[in-house]
Amino acid sequence: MPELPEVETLRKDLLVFLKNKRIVDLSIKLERLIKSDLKEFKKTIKNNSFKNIRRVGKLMIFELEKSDKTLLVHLKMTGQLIYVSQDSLVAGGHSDSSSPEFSENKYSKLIFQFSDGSKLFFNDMRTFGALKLVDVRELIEIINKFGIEPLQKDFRLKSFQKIVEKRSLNIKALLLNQNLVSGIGNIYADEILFRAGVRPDRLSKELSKSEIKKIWQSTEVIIKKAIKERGTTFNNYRDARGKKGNFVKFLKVYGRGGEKCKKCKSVLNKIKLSGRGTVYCSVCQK
DNA sequence: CCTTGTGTTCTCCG
DNA sequence: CCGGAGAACACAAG
Repeated sequence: MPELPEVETLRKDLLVFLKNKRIVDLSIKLERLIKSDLKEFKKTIKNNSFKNIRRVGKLMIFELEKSDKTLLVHLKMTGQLIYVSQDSLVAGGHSDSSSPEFSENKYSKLIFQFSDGSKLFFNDMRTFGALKLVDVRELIEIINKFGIEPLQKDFRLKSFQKIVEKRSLNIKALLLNQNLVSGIGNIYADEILFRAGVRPDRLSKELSKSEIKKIWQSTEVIIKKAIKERGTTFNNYRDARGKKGNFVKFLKVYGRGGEKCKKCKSVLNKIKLSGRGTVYCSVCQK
């Protein structure tokens, strides 16, 4: 599941690969993923190029050279953006370990072809992904809905405290709400709360100032580390080269329900919280 | 049946 | 009764 660290890793790599390359062809295998008028979409993308790639939360923002509109790409659960250079395409084989694991396959729903012979594959197994062209007004409207973002200047303790203080939902649901805090998904929510020593089912408004501070600090530490490790590949996520993220080695609780806590050796609890699988340690988290 | 990100819809409460 | 908050549902496929 691509969350902030995965999308940020992709953004940085894709910017290097794609910047100012002319898109000579666009192949759309599943029209449902395009949330704009299809004719307009094709017309706008073809012969255009990406002049910059930005990101808000888990949303990628592709700025176009020859249009006032902007391309938004959301990977949702299983979306991938895999870049393959002409050299790799000519070589053809994906047999050696350095070649992309996932390039063109039955899940390739969109294929961008560039003038230098390289290709960008939008692969999506569960097809929740979304691509949309928006004008400046709509872009601002969408961006404004996102909450404060870890690693951005507005992610200050005071702002975070204000969001957490008076809300009557559990702290995990708060962390997952993109309108309050942006970029955190199920993996990092569990990891952040483990590091902070706070149970995910604690009511937001009942947390002490020091607990709020610990969650705030842990958010920065975990997200930073995850970006440094190029994200988490639990099952589906791949980077722009088709490679896995390394943060899975550092997961303390996510996906470890029933296993022993790495800190205290007691068995980790697994519960359902706001409809999401949630793992925590009842000894280390209070 | 399970998995999850998000938009929509429903329900509750002051 | 209105509005907002929060929870529940829908979506999809392996």
